[in-house]
Amino acid sequence: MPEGPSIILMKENLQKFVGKKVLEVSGNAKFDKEILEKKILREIRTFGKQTYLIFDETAVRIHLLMFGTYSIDEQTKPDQQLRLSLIFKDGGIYFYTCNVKLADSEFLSKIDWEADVMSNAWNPEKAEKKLKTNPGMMVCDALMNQDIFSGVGNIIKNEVLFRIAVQPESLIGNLPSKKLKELIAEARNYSFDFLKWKRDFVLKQHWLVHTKSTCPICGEKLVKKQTGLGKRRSFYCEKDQKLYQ
DNA sequence: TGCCATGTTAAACT
DNA sequence: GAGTTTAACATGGC
Repeated sequence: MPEGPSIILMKENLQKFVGKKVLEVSGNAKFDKEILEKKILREIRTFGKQTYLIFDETAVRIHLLMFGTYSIDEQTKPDQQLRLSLIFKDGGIYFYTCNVKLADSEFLSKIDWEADVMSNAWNPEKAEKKLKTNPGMMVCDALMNQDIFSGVGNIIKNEVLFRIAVQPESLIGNLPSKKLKELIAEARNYSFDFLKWKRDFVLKQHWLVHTKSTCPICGEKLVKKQTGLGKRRSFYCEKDQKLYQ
């Protein structure tokens, strides 16, 4: 579920509750849930993999982490797994196994919305500046860095690096300027392809390297390796993706 | 059955 | 204290 584009889809699905009053709150989330009762859901905002349900004096921050899910109008999992539910007059929202907490307006004001690859506010020049201050960072870590490419996850990382023919362990500082710009452009481009394919339930069939075993260009066996500080799996072709080291 | 994974944070180390 | 590593969370698919 939870890379940036999937969160955009979640926001779309929850949109029908905006402007509606919360009648009932439950779930095992550890905060005072009563304060949400009778409040009107004013807006839903996303930042990368995070979702904010904005109310008048407070906001709820939802992060699905690795396994989080949600359902609309019907509770589809047992109470034990229900982290938070908001019941409205005509239905409700149910979040399961995710991270939920309250966020105040000060917290929201500190978010760098221009770092969100899915946002209209996305600022590629700013991303370039951030990258240039980290020349020793591996490209695989850079793409996964939520302060630079908020919303990018491991799948997007692998597919972007294949598209721009760069080996995941390449160092940011060693990429030619043109490649660095491609990296930034494709992080956003691929995220929107991801969104389109996910919407049509055809995402997986468009994966070129992620979880794959052979290179779609040359047919050689792909390398599967834990890379970078995050030690997340990378799938790449040694022939078709250049290592800038 | 056991392992692993679209993620992040906090604790426990050095 | 800084920097690094490990553990924890928790579920579904293979």
